[in-house]
Amino acid sequence: MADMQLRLYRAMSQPTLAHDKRIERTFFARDTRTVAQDLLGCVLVRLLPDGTRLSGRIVETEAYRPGDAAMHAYRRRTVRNAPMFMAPGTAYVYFTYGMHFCFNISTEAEGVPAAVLIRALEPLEGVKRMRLHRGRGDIPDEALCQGPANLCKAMAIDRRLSGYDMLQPGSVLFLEVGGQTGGYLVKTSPRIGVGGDEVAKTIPWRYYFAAHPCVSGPPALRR
DNA sequence: CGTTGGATTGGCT
DNA sequence: GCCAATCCAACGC
Repeated sequence: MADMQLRLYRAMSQPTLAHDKRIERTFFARDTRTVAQDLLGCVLVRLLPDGTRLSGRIVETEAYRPGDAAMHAYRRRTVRNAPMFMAPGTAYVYFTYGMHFCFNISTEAEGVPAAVLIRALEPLEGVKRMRLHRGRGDIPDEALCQGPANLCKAMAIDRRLSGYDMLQPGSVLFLEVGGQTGGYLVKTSPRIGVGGDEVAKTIPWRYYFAAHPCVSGPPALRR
């Protein structure tokens, strides 16, 4: 059932892959909430050293901004969170819970700490390789890049890519325009798993395709 | 320098 | 629903 839904959506999505249109830096140099919404439907591409191309359509994001207590750079700039201050379009990858990586893209003007967390993708290219990275053969397509840490594992994204300028020539990690939303409605919710204070826990800066099979989180937050 | 807990996940009660 | 896994950044002394 979910498999068929995913297959149908993938068939609808295919034509946009042919555009092969790279997203420019100015796209990221805007209000982080706008960028987080506009990234839905865009395609994240990862080129592996052996030439393998992995890609997936973004279906879930979260915005992190200055003055936001849930934000890693809320207090000050550190070696770890420095990429969030760098040029828009810089990757910020952090290690958490002793075993997981999460992937963000720096937004707004250089010097402003802000980023969009990419939480889930609909796998498009390199599904077999993603399953290999996940380390199990029984993971269904829609779960391969479901959740920020699973996404990083499937797409081979780790701390070596933190601070990486995604718009540099010959980039191995970049974004392409998505074009359509595939008919999915965009919804918002509070961000998942954040601490900080009540404001941070309440503000609706999570964006996702409602009822898309690849979205993560508890069932109520996928609808 | 020691302690605490996290933008998570998956397995078990 | 609860909790362990497993590292390290952040913060307090």
